[in-house]
Amino acid sequence: MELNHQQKIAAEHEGGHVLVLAGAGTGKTRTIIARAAFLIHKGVAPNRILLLTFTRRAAKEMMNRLEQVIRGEVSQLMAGTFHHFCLYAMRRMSKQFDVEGATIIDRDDQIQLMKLIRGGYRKKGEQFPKAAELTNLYSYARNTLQPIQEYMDAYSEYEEDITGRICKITKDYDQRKKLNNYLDFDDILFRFAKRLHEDPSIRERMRGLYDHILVDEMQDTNPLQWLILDGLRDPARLFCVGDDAQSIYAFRGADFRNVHSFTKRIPESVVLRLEKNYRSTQGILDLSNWLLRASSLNYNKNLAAFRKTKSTPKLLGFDSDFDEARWITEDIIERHETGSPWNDHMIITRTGYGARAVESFMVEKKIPYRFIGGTSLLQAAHVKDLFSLVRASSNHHDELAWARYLTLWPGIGDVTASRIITKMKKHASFNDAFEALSKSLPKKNDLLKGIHIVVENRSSPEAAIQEAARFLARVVEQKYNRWDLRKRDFELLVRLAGRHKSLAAFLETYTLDPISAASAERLEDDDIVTLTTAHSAKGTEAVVCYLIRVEPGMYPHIRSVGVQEQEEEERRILYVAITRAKDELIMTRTYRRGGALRFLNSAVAGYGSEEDVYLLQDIDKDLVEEDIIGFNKGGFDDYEMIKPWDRG
DNA sequence: GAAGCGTTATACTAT
DNA sequence: ATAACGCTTC
Repeated sequence: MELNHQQKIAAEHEGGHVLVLAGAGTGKTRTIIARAAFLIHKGVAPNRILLLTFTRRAAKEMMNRLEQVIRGEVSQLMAGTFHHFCLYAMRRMSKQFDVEGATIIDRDDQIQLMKLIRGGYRKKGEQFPKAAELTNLYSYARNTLQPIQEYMDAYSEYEEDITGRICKITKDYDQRKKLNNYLDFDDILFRFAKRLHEDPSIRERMRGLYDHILVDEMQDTNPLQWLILDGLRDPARLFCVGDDAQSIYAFRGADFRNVHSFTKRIPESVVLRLEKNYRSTQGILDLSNWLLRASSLNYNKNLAAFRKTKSTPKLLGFDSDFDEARWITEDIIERHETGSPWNDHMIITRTGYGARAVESFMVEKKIPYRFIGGTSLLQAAHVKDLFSLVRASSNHHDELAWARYLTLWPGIGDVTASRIITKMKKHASFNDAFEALSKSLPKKNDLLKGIHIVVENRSSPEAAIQEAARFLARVVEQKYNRWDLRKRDFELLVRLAGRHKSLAAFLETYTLDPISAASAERLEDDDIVTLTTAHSAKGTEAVVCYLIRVEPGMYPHIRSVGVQEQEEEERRILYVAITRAKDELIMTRTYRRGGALRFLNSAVAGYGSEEDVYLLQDIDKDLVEEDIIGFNKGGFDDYEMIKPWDRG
């Protein structure tokens, strides 16, 4: 594997803990892979190496590349996200970690559970934080290791009375999770970290598992994750790679002290740098450098291109997102017809919502694509219906699953469902609970048949999903319009289930690693266009990148406006997006205010100032080629003139 | 009292 | 598209 001097020094470092500061496109992934290969060649057994990545997609990709480099078996090397690793480790010692039979719940389930509890604390007609907001607050506090009370006192603007109730709600929430044997995403990290630090025998055992821990995207790790790394190191050596200019997960508690204070926390560590950019042309990097220089923070970054070609980024204006989407899809088709593979193109969006127009044009023009980020297949209502049946069939303590499944049936609402669940909870065995259920039902009901069908087929995930889907289709098809479209998702799930050994494994895999409908359909198809959020684009690259909706209200996103640290994070998000491009960077924007921008001037709570803030407002004119395409030409200067459009 | 329907509000990023 | 909420019906 070919490495430059700096990469080689990092990959072959022989001392203790290392932090590698690597700018965008400087071969971060390459260096981590080279590090793993170096260690293995040196005689370190693959199962003594732990590789922690930000997504499982990244882990999979790195493992594939590593396999090619060392031309040998690397499956013994543990690679995955912090969540996967912690869950895997806890399952291996499930008694000690008390995770036997636990159900992993995703964010939607968390919110659902929170909603049940919230009802008991909200006074009628009162403005009270929504379940999603409560979940966010609690999750943030846990990931940053703050007691919820302290966090609320320090940062929230809620009144004392509300704060107090929020704290009580989180206690109830914890208790409710325990009753249901649920583990939410935060529990996975939290429980592991807690036991790791509290129980010396567990700590010794865990520390004995690995000699080397490689960590990707270090700038986006949070205090809780640091606690985990800190508990696992010595004798294991940390090899952490990151870039503070690409820190874009502060909302999830990411703490760049994990990068900035690395040597302070581990005095015997060294910091190495990767500085040569191999990905992009100098024109793209000039824009990136400008963006960071325009900040009040000192990022101390100046990316220099290894490549000699220079291409100037474009900034194209459109009348509406509709025109923007049409132009982009036509441009991609034209490039494809003249020999570029679909693969070469990536479309990057700030929000899932902002990509709607593009997505519909992709479908209409039949461009093969996958959407990474955004709403996943599992969040679709009908898929949740199906999963609730499957979950309910395997665990009578799964309150959320039972509540959803029971209320699918006519005559059963929240209250009745809740009553039935309480009755079932009293029984230890599934059969007794099932007996109690049959007695609780007002009359003979097909409801029980659904449970039977899954139980009978549970040894084969494929058959179980197939039969469950067939059964459920009759129950819910009236509930949804365009059922034929939704039904296709069921067929997809049957195929996916066939790849797993057990129903539980199937469910868990897609809970921890949500899969979007568009990407799932294209599992075997490699030459496709990638449509992705800026967040999910991190760590990837493409020959031609289209950044859509690069306009006020999106960069920075409207909800960040007015909070300096958040606006600064938006700069980094744009930085990440821009630096994905290899040869060509095409930024597009719209001038019509629609979608999220409709709220720009409204006084909706939680939204920032009315002033327009725009990261490219004062851009050097020679950094980009600007053009206006579309029926009503406008530019930065006559932006004010466009405003009356809003009202139209 | 509970179920279910119709209307209105909301829409960022994610393991 | 879906969640949240209030209102009507059983």
